[in-house]
Amino acid sequence: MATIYDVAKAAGVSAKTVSRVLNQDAPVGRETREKVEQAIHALGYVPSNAARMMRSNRSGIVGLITGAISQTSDNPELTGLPDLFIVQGIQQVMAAQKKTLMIADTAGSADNIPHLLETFRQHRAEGIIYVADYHKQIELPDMAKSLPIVLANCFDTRATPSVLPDDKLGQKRLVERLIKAGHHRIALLRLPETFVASDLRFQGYCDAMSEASIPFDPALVPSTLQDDDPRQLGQLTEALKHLLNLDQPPTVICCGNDKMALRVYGILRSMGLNIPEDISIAGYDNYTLIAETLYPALTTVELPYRDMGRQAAELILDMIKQADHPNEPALIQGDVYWRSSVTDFFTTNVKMFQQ
Amino acid sequence: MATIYDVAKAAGVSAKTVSRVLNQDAPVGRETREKVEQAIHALGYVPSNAARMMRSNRSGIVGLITGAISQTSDNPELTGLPDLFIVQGIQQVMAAQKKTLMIADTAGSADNIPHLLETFRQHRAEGIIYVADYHKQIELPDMAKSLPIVLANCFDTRATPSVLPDDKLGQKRLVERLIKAGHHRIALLRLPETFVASDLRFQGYCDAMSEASIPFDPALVPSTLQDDDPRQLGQLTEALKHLLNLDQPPTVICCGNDKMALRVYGILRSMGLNIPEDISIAGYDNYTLIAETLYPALTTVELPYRDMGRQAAELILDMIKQADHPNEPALIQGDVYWRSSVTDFFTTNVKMFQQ
DNA sequence: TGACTTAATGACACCGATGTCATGACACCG
DNA sequence: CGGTGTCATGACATCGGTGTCATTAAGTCA
Repeated sequence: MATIYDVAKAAGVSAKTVSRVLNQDAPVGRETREKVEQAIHALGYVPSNAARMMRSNRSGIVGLITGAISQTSDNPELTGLPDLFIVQGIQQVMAAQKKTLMIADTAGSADNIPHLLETFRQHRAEGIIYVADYHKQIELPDMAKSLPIVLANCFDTRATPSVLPDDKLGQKRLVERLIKAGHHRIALLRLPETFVASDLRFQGYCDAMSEASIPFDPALVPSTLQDDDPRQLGQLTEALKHLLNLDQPPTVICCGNDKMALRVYGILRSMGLNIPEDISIAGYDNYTLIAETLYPALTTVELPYRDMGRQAAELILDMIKQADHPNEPALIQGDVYWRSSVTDFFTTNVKMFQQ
Repeated sequence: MATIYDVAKAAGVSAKTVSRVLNQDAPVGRETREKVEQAIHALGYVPSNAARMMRSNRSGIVGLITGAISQTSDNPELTGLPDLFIVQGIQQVMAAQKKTLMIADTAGSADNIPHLLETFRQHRAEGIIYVADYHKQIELPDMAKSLPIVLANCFDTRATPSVLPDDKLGQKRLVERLIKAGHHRIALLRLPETFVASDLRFQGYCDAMSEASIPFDPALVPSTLQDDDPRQLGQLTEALKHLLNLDQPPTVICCGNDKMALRVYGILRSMGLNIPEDISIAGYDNYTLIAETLYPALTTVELPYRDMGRQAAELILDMIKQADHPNEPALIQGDVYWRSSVTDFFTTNVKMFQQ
């Protein structure tokens, strides 16, 4: 592989001049520049990042630790992968800033993290982003503190800068929108309590209801489901039966996520109910593969993963530039996607008047 | 950041001795080794990959180009992302071989590929894997030929080594299994013809039918669908009506992929049909999020993405070691996943006798 | 017109590892 | 006992760039 000296020789100049052409950090004569560029092209010369980095001490590398790529092997139920949109958002920002993103994967076990950090340090990564597969609390090894680090989709007890989805606000907005569409009896099928999002969403639900002066009815919020296992449809079926048998059954059911909504579709239909004529369904995540493909399409709240990725990337770049860092997690808002799985009584009424 | 010289000074030895401790490439006295290890630990020393690489000329880096991470932005319909399992398979092998995987993303545009290749060459990547988001033909820029390269989930006209899913065999096995379960009237809803897999699967279908001496009935294979757009349910609905109105309607419908099956579920149910009592459904991809979550769970054929990733990784490592490379694409088989969306007449009969 | 700036270029040291070679201390063998 | 081999270690050059400084020529300003 050609070196800068080969180029220098071919162009009849010094290596330093070639360097100047490459980096444009000092004026170079027009003719000289052209000779050098020609030589570079002719030799197929590509500068060695290693050599460059050694002298200048800037790697331009940002490390990314994720379980996204391999998460699924031990956790087949959580085969979501949408958290990869976070990676996508990060990638976008890094590409724009000409940074190189080095992605390492935990291969499903947090025990690998120290090793991954070691690798990043060997490559002299300037900062690290840790991406979790869903909103959760984590604890990184001490070793991690020696480098600027940003958490995406997770947080710890040490106030490491983090970027999180605003689950509370998202659920609140959805419920507000449902109320605006004329729904009052709104059921909530919560995620298992082990999920941080479960409680936040419940708070958002309560806030929206109370602000609309609708008294909270515990019968509409069955105890959280224990398991995310697809084969255990029993619990879900029980919960749905309970809701449908109420004196005043709900007109809409908010599901903990789109996947749960997908199952609810199947169960309700096997009970002979039509969506949304007999009952409306809403999800959470805006996992488009499900939400847009379902029939009818699913009303849901976006998990703003791409935005979270972008924010996390910008945050780490800031931290690399100035050792400054925020104390509060950044909460990212997600939009409500209104689709045909929810009846809008208001719109229906308007239509009736128009007819 | 501490250097090898700092360690050497702290341990009272020469830098070279520290190097020997690190690389275990020459005998070091027990006491000396311990002193050095202590110093390394005390200083938090991590060797610089850049310096190491410069001297030894081995980067240990394998580049991975994918559109997986950002594919979706211009192509919202193809929000599949399951091709990331390919990346996962690659990652597994690389981690086991202590190689560093550098992932770069096309950000949805093939125009970025030359730039990505440039970056990889700067980092002196030893080889490159290109991963496509679905089975397709591609054309890489000339520049790519200077490095060992393997294509995963795609192929080109230059016989670049590649790893592909065996779509023909997969569909054939599924149909064979359906026939074994007592189905004779087997419909096939093909993918659009622009997909390479469409034709291969059709061939597999035909092979299985002809080997079972079931004459081919074109009425069971409606013309391929034009568009994958979720909003255009019309075509799909038409095709289904056509099939159901046949004198001898199919007992099972093979869908082009699991996503199509998801829509078919919705449409058939809105027509008042039960799955699998009234009609059986099969998919393709084994996209578990859909296949296992659907109610009833979907019979489908696996796209062996993880295996393909592993194979691609091993292939590129071989090619790095010996400049040798295969001429034929490696075809990877995927298993049939038999779930409750398809009636097994044979099993049913057995049950009837048992009763 | 002399002092000073700016453009254009090169010589050389240096970044932090490792490869090569040299050296000294023993152990072993004939 | 001298020659040979192995162990343990260090000196030094080197990988391929870039930072620093020096140098020359030309242009600018007071």
